[in-house]
Amino acid sequence: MMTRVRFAPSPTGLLHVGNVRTALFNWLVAKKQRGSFILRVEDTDRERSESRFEEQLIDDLRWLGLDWDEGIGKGGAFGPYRQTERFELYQRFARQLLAEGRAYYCFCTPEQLEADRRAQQAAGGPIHYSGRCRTVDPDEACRRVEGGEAATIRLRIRPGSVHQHDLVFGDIVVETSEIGDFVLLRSDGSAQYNFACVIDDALMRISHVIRGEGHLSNTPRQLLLYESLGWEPPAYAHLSTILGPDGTKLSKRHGATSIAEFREAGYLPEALLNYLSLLGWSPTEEKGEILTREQIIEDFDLGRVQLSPATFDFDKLNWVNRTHLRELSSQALLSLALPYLIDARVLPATAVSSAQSAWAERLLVLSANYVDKLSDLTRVIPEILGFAPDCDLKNPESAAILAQPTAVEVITAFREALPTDDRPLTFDDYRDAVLGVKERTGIKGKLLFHPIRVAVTGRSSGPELDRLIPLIEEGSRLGLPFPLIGVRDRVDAAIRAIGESGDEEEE
RNA sequence: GGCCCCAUCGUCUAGAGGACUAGGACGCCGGCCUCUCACGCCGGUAACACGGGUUCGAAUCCCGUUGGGGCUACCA
Repeated sequence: MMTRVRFAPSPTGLLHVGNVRTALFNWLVAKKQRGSFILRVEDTDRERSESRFEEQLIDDLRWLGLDWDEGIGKGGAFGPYRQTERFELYQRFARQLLAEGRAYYCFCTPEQLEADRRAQQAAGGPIHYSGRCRTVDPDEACRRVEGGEAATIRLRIRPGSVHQHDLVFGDIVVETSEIGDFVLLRSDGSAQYNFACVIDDALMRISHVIRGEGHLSNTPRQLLLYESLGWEPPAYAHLSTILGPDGTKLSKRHGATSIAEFREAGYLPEALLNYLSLLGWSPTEEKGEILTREQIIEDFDLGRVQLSPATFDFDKLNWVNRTHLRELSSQALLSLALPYLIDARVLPATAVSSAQSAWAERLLVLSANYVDKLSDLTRVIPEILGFAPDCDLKNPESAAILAQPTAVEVITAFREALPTDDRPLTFDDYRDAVLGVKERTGIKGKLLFHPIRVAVTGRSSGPELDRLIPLIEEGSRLGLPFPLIGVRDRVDAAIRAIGESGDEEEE
């Protein structure tokens, strides 16, 4: 049998990492079995569903690379794929069940139902529909409905038990006495979730229903529906919930949880997917945990999915992202980082010259080791390139280095050793200057390099100087929006600043 | 309340009765590399929720307790 799986989100909010993990596992099964992945939108809750969420959802899925073979935005032989467009279908099958006596009209008012629940609660047994309208004569019920009386349609639950087999949770048996005659069609004619879901899954020939654990208890209801309809149910696999760091269900208050936020923060889609694949599933050990989509597909197995809920860990996600980031070529990195570079005013918003982009590519190679995600660039790059002698030199680490007895001597000698003409310093210029200082002063190692670093960058730490200095030099002549001053000016400013603060101390 | 599901280092997990002195990864700590930070490499820390069984033998099977989660809607 052809493997057909589906992802069926409700467009009632932004796509969430928990939903994406469900989508991912469906997608993995489809890819692995060379089956079809179907995108269906469950928008029967008209109050909360919005078309902008549907658009965003499609956008997010595309960005993630979770491509679907059939469904919204794609078409297919089993459409429509939006539940609000499938109303007649639900009506038809509800009428069929009604005609067969497997379902019945219910005229109970919300007040009555509420009173029933309260009474059952007090009695201490299961709380569900009392079955009051079960025995209403069908002909009379039809007359009342035709007369305009509001009615829902409920499924008549048979006695006995329901056996469900779950691909991850195993076998579960539930007594139908625990299940009330639930609503199929609401009084406004719209389909209730379980009903729409079953009709759609069956009609769309879904072979495996892979969804969140929250639906585990809905499954017996759906199985009963398949039984009433005389249809063969699909295979089921339920996925445990993703929790926030405090052990409660992951939600907005745990920080970024929507895909849109992760995208904006500069996480790589392949990294996010890789991390999500590790929640509740584990690859065969030898390959490690950093995997490409293809490797995950190859290795994936629903049978090895964890039953207990997993906690979302931003630290590990960051590690996965960092690792994927490092595997990118510098060109790929540049094209992905461009918006962030523009945002940090490192590059102009328009008309980036080829010299500027070649320079930016080298800058990114130096910066990449300092970021977890691309948006970190907007903080890290100004730290690397920025130079404000007045305040930078006063920070404790820099000040400590400048306080070394030989610091001023090294800096002055370094300045004098720099070529006197105006051309940009190259790596060789820098190396020769350092060698010159070393020879003249006899100072080496930390005592030599630290003061130079502080004089050039204002900071006690950062990327290797022999790569940073040529980069600063070239950058300073590129007409960038970022105020990048050349190395000679930096050292001059540093010497001035040291002199002034020295004067102050003498006063 | 009733029913269902879950339970291994702080976190993600390996583990399907003896190969477990419980393995890996993130984090954390330490070392190496190095002008510095970061990267990288090497090492270390740390767990079978609890109580009963079953068995020659239990992380693994059974029961209970505790703790989490879900369903019990004219939400999905």
